[in-house]
Amino acid sequence: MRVAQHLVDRRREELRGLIRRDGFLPVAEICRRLKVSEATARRDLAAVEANGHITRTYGGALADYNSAFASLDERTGHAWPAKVRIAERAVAKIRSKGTIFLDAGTTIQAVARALMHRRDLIQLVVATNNLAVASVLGGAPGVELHVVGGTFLNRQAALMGPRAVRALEDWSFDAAFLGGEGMDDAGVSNSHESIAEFQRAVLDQTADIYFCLDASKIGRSTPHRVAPWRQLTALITDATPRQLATAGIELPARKLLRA
Amino acid sequence: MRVAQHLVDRRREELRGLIRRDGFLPVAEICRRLKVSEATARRDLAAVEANGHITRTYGGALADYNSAFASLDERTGHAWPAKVRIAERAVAKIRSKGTIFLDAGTTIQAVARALMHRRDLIQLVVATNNLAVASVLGGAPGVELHVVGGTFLNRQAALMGPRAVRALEDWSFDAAFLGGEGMDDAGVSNSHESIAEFQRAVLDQTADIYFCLDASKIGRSTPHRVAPWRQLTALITDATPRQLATAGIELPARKLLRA
DNA sequence: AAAGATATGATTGACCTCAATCATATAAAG
DNA sequence: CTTTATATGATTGAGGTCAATCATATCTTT
Repeated sequence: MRVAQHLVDRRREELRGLIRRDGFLPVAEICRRLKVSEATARRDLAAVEANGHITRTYGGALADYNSAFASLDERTGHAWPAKVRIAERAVAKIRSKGTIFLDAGTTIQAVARALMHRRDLIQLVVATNNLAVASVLGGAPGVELHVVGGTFLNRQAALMGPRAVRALEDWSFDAAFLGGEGMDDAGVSNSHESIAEFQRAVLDQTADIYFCLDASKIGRSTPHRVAPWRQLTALITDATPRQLATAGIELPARKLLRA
Repeated sequence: MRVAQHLVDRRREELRGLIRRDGFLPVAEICRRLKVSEATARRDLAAVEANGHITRTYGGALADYNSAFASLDERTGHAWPAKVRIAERAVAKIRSKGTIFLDAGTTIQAVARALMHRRDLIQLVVATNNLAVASVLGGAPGVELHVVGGTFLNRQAALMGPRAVRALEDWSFDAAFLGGEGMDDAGVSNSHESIAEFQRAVLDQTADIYFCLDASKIGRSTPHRVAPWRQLTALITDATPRQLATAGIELPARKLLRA
């Protein structure tokens, strides 16, 4: 018995909410709560999964936590192996003690994950505005974690805005690891002004500035400029110098860390 | 073939790390990564689960995200039904627009979950220092979410410390919903000074102060005082007036919301 | 109003998961 | 060194999960 489209959509929207609230929902529970058969529950699950935001598992579905915890999503996502290699290169630049900043973005989340593998951390202070990074690093041995507060941006699961910028004022970082959505001859850029503005504020407080971008970002043009190439300490990327050159990006060897 | 105890412990420690990093790990993946049989993987899973920090699901195991996302844990945890009723009572006090603060603690996480059910929110600004609350509420329709930054406390998955207190200075809340670890005749108290101090700072910025504590907190004595009874707008609890009286807690009717 | 499209629930068979049991090899205890 | 305890992997049977198929009812389109 067919049912009206808007009802279907609403039910699936509700399913997304349920999964999101509970973190994990077994299929049987979905049937009970949505009052549908197992078959429909699975179909809904497939539909919601296709739209992103959840990942199915055997027996149910997991919330991707609006990408606050996009771990599964990420690992299967775009250029993940490259991001992991970039992350390893980045982590090698982190000393066992000191103060660093980790930005938002999946590449930087990979850095946080890689940082978990380090066993030699003594007293590393890590500040971040990224809730995914915070969740990964929370409770990591040898790490004192700080979260820079601000307005929550759902898309990035990160904190931004004027309060975030202001909160940066009493920080001073030995190193910062930043992501970006595009890079061209002029430097790194992002699609949202609030992100770019926040990143610029980070730069003001940081000694060593590392941008971590995979090759897919080459030549991608996004409106809000973060920093010109001369301002950063190094670019960590899987892209070859030749690939970079095609987009007019020419960096001295000491400013290019190949992953 | 038996294997040395310290190796077993180490492997299980590693398993906990793997699950923690990945959020979810299927049994087959555990076998592959730990190079053990399925039987051993399940045994390890059971052992790690017994020590907390993960919850098993059909087909694998979920990280509890160091309680940043203790959703499953909570729901099966202590006094959860009471917390849900308290949360519903609390949410009824929240208007469809305005600015509120949500504290750390499982009871307040229940408030956040209950808030998700509200469909009438227009422009509600929610500030919190609790990452679990942030994850639940992130992207909720009609909610503008802010996170008050600070030092990450693993046990509570919350942000505290001097930076958090300072970040509160430019806020002003219509209402705040706070938890606590104990209540007696003198008022509400907490076990950690940093938490109590932060909560006192919240009180300074808040018009209507609601404490949400279930009956198990009655008479429990914890060292760091947060606020005397006269300072709060109302106590939301499942405890009966008689129960409260046994601990010397006497509140006027308008200050007691029974859940 | 008629025809077509499709959402639903039931059924089925293949596959997977899980707990229990058991033999065995090796660590730990004496 | 001998004995005991136990961690491991293989096996097995019960039950759960899933995708595919199909008939049916009802929404949508013309």
